[in-house]
Amino acid sequence: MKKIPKISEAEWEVMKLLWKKSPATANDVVKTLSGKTHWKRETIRTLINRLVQKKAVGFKKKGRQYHYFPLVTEAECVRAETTSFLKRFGGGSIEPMLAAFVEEEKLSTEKIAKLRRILKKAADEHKKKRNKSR
Amino acid sequence: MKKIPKISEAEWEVMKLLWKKSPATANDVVKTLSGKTHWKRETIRTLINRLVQKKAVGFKKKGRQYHYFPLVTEAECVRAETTSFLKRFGGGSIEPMLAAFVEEEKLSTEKIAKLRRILKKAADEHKKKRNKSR
DNA sequence: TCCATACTATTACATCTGTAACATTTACAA
DNA sequence: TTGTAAATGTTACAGATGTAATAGTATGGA
Repeated sequence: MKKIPKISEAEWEVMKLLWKKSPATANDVVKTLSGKTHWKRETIRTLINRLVQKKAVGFKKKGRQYHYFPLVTEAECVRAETTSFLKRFGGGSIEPMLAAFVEEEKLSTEKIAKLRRILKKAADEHKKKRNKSR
Repeated sequence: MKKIPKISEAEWEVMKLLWKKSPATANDVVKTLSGKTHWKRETIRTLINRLVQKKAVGFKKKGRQYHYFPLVTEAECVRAETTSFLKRFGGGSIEPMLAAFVEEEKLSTEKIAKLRRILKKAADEHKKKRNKSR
């Protein structure tokens, strides 16, 4: 499993952008984030630079500008964060977590369907294992 | 919704202990954590003290010793962390997350059943809403 | 009573984070 | 060509975190 650098709260905002659209110049990022946050352009540039140092973000020099792009995928990060979440709270956490998700109504009908499918598959596998060991 | 103080990675270890068994004296905590980590007793005491400052942990003086206990429940913390997780990755995150959970095999058969129930309920609610708006 | 022990309290210090100011270089317009 | 704006680079600084050392205090045994 690839090692994901530790990304801080503020830095996630930058990553989110780059996942959505990359490569992006520093200015692209500044422009977009200036809308959503109160960060000064220099602040945002610091975040980008730190991400580069951490090797979470790469860049290509294009003339005088830098074009940034993510070096880690969103899925990898979700995975890493999930693992750390699990370590913190143990398996017992997922239930209240899912409940929170549901309550926040972030779940579309299709997403719910997909999740149910994942769980159904897991349940089937459990059953299979039980049968085998019998 | 109650405001959960920001608890750091290392501090979670202390919280986990206290959730499992509290009240506990500083020494209880030190003893247990010394097994799992390489932290010196003073390090662990610092963590406890910080948690007290943050009001994540309370204590009662019992003679010369302090008995510590959590002031926030595990469920509250899971909830708060989930929300922050959601903010970071958006609703799209839950699918790979659940997949990770399943893969790590942290899910018992009963847990899966419970999760499926939660989702089924959510799905039914969606359906109801759709019908109403028709 | 007085010291060793066990606890608690104070202080330290390097990194990481959030938040930015100040400085330098480059490129284009006048 | 030279000043100015835009881009990049360097430095700053306070608060949080990881990790602990040292100092003070209370308490029970010699």
